[in-house]
Amino acid sequence: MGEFQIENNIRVLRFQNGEMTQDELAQKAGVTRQTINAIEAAKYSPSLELAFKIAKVFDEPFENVFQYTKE
Amino acid sequence: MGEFQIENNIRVLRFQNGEMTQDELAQKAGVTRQTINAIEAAKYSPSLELAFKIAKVFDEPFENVFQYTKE
DNA sequence: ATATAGTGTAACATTTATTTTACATATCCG
DNA sequence: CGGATATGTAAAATAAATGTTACACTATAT
Repeated sequence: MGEFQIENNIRVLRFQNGEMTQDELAQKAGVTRQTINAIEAAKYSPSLELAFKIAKVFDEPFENVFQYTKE
Repeated sequence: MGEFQIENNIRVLRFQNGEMTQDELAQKAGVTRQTINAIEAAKYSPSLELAFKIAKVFDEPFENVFQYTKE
């Protein structure tokens, strides 16, 4: 069925960017820390807009933060 | 306020890919044609998963289909 | 020891995306 | 003309993302 899944590198990117906390990232992206927590934990994936905002916080190309990978 | 906005090139890409209809794209992406119509008309933006699926239908890099642009 | 920061999680409410059904219009072809 | 195809749109329902509030756990610092 769902042979592709969405993955992200948020956790790694947070630490690569001055050990940014979930709350800092949340504030910079304009959401709550629970939302960042849930996305990191892959409980669900962000909206397209939030995904773009997160990539922008890290100043990274979109596909460097989110990937749509097989299995 | 929202100084950035999400844009997409779905309409152009449909025609560049054999004049694919909204319904064809919808079926290949696993959604209804009304969803594709709404996204093309920018009534709302797709979920991250659907955005990835659409880029995959066109075999295009993600940022070639969706952009987060200023103004 | 206790206070603080960072994190995981959960229930409930609200907002947004998507489906379903349905109707309207325009074009193209017989 | 009449039928088929592609598109725009809308209301109501469901699903998914996000907010709010709250509690628990760990580590670290005072």
